[in-house]
Amino acid sequence: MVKDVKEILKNNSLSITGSREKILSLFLEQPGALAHGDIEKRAGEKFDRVTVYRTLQTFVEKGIIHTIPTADNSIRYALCKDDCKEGHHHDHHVHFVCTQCNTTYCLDDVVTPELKLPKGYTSTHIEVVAEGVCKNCK
Amino acid sequence: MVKDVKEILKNNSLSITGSREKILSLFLEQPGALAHGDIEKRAGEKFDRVTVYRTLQTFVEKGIIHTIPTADNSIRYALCKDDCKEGHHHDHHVHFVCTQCNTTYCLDDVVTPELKLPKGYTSTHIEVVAEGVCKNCK
DNA sequence: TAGCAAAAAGCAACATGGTTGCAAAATATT
DNA sequence: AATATTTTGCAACCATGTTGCTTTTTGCTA
Repeated sequence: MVKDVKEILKNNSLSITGSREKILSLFLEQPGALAHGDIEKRAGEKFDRVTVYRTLQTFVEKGIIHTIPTADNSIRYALCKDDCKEGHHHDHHVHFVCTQCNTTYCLDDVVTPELKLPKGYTSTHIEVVAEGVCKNCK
Repeated sequence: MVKDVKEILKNNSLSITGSREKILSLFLEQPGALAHGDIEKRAGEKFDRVTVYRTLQTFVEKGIIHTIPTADNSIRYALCKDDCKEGHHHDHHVHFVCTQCNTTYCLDDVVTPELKLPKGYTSTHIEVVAEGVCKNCK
């Protein structure tokens, strides 16, 4: 059921290392988004902080994961869908933060709406974050 | 032209102090949003970091300013419109970050759009941040 | 307007999140 | 199997933000 971690790494021409396998599988194992802190905790104290930072950075660059801005000022990361290529993301979906369980979801099916901006403003990217109660907590 | 700073503080039952006057006038003097760092710089090295943090916190609590989440993980603050009351904000407008000059604007006239969320999800608040080029930089 | 209680400012110390440089270890390549 | 290249881990560092406590300032009242 779990997509082969090694395969994903190879496809992105990344060398296969323990930390990359472990961190990537953390993302595959669960539905929501992960913050840096979550990863350090769930990985079981195994990796250096720096390694986690660098691994996440690498994954973002390769388009394996994408970042989600949240109001509480902590960057979260989530898996990208298959149509994300290196350096060019297509995460035009809405993100949802549950105020109960504090989980962040990618609502892949909810597309970011069009906006009528004032004269003179041109937008290249629109980020939408909805806050509320998720289906598991209601 | 500049609204009386002392008046605003009084209306919110805040004591009138040097730092509050100074910081509040910084917001009134310019159109965009300010991050904590901006304030420390523009105030001319006069205030302690802690004072700035606490002043901003107080202003947020009183509904004088509101926070804007941004992708680069730094909280920005902007003036609230008049209909914001203590503990109850009405900042249901879109925010805009210019990638050229890095200014954050409140687009007060652009209302956050409605969203159709998946079954089971209930949202209490929707945050929209548009990224692009502003009218001064195009 | 002097005096006093309450609030705010300033300072030190700490916590967290994140980065950089470098040496040691692991990976990929022939 | 041996070497060149990556990646890791460590130490040190920086930025951002918080907490506790003392000193100063403010607002109020006599």
